Amino acid sequence: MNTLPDARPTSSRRGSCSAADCPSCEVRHLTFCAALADGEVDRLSKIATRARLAPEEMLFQEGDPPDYVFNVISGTIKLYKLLPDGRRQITGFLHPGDFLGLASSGGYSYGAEAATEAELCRFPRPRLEALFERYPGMEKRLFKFANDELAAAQDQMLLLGRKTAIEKIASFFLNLAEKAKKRNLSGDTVSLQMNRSDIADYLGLTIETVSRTMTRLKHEGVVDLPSPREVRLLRRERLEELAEG
Amino acid sequence: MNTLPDARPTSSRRGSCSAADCPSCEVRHLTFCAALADGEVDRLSKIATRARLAPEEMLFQEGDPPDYVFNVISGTIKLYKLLPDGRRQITGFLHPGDFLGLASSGGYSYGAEAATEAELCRFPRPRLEALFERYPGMEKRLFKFANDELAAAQDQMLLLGRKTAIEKIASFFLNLAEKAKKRNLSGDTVSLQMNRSDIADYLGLTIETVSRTMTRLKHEGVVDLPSPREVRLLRRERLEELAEG
DNA sequence: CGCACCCTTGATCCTGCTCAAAGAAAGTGG
DNA sequence: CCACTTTCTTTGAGCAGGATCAAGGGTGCG
Repeated sequence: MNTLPDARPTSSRRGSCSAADCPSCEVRHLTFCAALADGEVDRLSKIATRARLAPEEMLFQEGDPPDYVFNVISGTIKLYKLLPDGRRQITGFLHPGDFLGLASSGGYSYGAEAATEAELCRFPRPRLEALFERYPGMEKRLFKFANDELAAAQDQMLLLGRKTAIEKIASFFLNLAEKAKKRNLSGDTVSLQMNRSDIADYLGLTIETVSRTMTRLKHEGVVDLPSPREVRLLRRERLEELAEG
Repeated sequence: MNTLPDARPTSSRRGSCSAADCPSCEVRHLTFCAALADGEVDRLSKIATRARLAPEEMLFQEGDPPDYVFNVISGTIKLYKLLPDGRRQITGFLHPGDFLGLASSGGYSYGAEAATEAELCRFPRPRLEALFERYPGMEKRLFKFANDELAAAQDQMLLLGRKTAIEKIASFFLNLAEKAKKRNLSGDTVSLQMNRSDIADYLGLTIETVSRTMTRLKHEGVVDLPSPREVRLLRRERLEELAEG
């Protein structure tokens, strides 16, 4: 966790969120992803430190004092909640440009772990909140992000409460493809940044059902599974039918 | 939908959110529930209109243009999402003081209906957003509300994805009791503001399973069900055990 | 090469769903 | 005020989707 250098934003403000292209410059990344103004970026650069995580490494646990807000630079982060007996529900996967640690009064309301190798920017919450006072536009953007999260959470509730296994898997694939497209990646071949156990805990299934259902979609020619971590969408319209019953 | 009179906030700012006590004064209600400052309340009162809904009456559908933000004054509102074949997931119940219609870019991301008779304040979104420019503190409070919603949504995902029927019902009862307590109602006898079908669609169950599971809790002496719409918590600690596996 | 981990596949079980019907409440109109 | 209808809730019987238990196959790494 080193203090960041003061980085100047580059001219372009509309690039993709592919921070992998810019591993040494989280602030430029923020400039891209949160569309911050120059003054805001300068301020942010002064309070940010960096965190690097290996796969499965924990960022924080549910209930930890919510001292930091994070922004994902590269990799995939999983958020989850646990029951006392170990059952787990993954509530979301975060990708470059996403924030975490916003919603927390008293303690983080979920645990966070790296699904893959990951890098993050870390902002001490009190100092970030002080910045909000000066730059209300910043908070506004975080508000928008939180609202998008809420809409996604509502979609996920519909999925968890009312969809069958095949509808869950189909929805999941389509979601991944859409997110990949937003990050300027192919929307037809998506790489799974998580293992079967993570997928199961995200969709409210077991790993066996996930595996069986994926195999079934493959046999029906809807997708191809060239490797366990890759999905090719062969018949998107069919997948869309399946996703919504 | 009549324009509201300009109401002055009363002295106390920490009363309960029991707007039923103040049916003719939504703005005072807002003063209580959102802890707005005087200037803000005056502004709000000028742009607010009122909506009254009968049980099962619809406020808006998913996808409708998100022209208004609402604040619940009295009654219970249910938010839901539908699948094409009619399966429904209720994503939340809103009570006096709660906001709805915040998270919406392009269209409301859920439908909203009255579960009981209900009254709401209605704010035209563009005018509300103009007020946010002048009174950033207002937006901040809505931000906090949205964040609480998000935390609740994550709890609900854990419930929907990983809890058994009896755990779901136990969690539901405890949640209702907690919310009732916050509104200065008894935390031991909770009145169900919704029918079995709503409960089932909220918990990702069928009405039959809801009914059977409630009966089972009654036979085990954990709760009493004096009427279909009332639950008395007899053994709270047992309920808490059941709620978390 | 051998071990560990992840994924797949098979057999069986069980929780919660479906289908069916009756009982309880709550409107509705005479 | 009461008979009738409608809607909501409860209860029962049987079924099935997905879980559990168990074993085997791949793949990567030391």
